[in-house]
Amino acid sequence: MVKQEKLVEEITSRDVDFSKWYTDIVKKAKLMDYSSVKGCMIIRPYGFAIWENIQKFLDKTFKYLGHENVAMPLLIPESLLQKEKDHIKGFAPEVAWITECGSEKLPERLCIRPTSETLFCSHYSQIIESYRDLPKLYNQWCSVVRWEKTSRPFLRSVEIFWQEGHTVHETAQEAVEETKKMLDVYVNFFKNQLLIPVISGEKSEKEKFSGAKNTYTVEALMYDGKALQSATSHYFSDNFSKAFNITFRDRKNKISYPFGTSWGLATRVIGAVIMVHGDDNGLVLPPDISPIQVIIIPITLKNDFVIKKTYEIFGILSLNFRVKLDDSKRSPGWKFSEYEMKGVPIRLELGPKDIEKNQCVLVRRDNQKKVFVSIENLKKSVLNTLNDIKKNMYETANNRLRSRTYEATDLQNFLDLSKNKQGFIKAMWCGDVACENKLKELALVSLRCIPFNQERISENCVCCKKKAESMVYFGKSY
RNA sequence: CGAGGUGUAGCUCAGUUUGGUAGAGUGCUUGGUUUGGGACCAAGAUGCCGCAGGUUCGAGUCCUGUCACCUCGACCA
Repeated sequence: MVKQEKLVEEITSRDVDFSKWYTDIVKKAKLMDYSSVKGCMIIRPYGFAIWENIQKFLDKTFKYLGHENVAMPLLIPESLLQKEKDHIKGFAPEVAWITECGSEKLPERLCIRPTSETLFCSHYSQIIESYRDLPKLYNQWCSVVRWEKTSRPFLRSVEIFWQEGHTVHETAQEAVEETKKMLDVYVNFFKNQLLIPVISGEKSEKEKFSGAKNTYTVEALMYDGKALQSATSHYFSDNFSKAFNITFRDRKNKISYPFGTSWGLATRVIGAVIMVHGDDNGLVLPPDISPIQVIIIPITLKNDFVIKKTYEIFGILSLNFRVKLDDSKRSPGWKFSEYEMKGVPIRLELGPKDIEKNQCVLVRRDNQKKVFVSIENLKKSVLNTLNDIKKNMYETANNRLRSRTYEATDLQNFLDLSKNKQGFIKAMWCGDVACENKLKELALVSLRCIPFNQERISENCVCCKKKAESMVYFGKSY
């Protein structure tokens, strides 16, 4: 792709200062604004519309797979939160507590949910009696609070908007299958809707969720070469069942503990979309989640025939796509820049000269290519172009992931790569947390995941040279 | 939570060294001319100089504290 001319002055180039570029984008595209509470953000209509499209797609998938939506309380009594020891230990430092009401001290302090395992489990212990009640497949769309010390728009905030699924099953095998199935839902969603290639696999013991037996993750690579943990799915075995005394009569009339899972995806993925697809002109949105798929810009508002024709086209396209017609009193050039900044996949320019020839100008956001298309075949042209855009966006992101994934076979090699290259480093690992810690200290990278797709790079651990257990991905993370 | 940086008009920032009437560009409003890559002219509105104390005849400017945001670490999704 040819180097694009920078059209909008206000956006910092992403190669000059990626962090500044990112904050410019989220503000200029009107995705969010800062609020009066530290670490909490206001998601503005355009940003929330993206989230709503994400929600629509995932919610449909969850329901198709048999999950039901519920609403759990915002508050958790301290006694409840403390039932699972590893769980509370992991979350304690960032839990927000409510200790009084008016001027009265509460008899027991309540925390604002940092995640809802304890609430779901406590409820499950009430409603599950028999194997006939299983599985229970619940999900909720809500927000949780974790008192993060530093925050960044969409990537890390005190209040997190997300979806959390919580399920319990009769057998361990079923629960393991659920955990992996839901991770697959995320993987496919990233690939097909967000157009982001990911590395999926298991978290190390050190990085896993507090209270889980296994944590599976979806790791994506951002434009600057940093990794973003983008969704997780946890297998709990019977840890939470035992802690919360969830029991059921099994098929042999014995009292048993069921097996649990949880899985979640947050508005953080909007940050991933920005950092994977965006460019120096602003956002570039995947067509499936873009609030506007086609923006129609009339070149003049003076010609009645052109206006009439433009509205006609708007009406026809609206039946199949999310279309907006901008007939505001701005110059066409201003509108071009505005919708580029907002990442709208397709722009249609309609001027007197085009209408005369029964055609219009179609411009793709992903590669800025302009073509003339006939108005008769417009619907088909738009559909084909959206599909091409999807293919191209995924390929671009995938090529970057491939070209920025490096292999290290010995420690020196590993340290050189971590120092000089931005991206994932694949290496063999013995499985010992000591090596994981040592690499973090020396190379400032963390173990992102143990991928399902294993390769044999060498026989020995990159760090201690003992026999290697698996190939893993390292990276600098957000 | 550690190190550094920044808070002045909606936004980007000058003014702080040397205390003395609150500034520019852009945006906003109104009217007109324009419209194929952020158009032009004219008129207008917009400020607890982050917040709280202190020094001073007088503080955007000096001192103390505090809060928020940004960057880099630590922690986490």
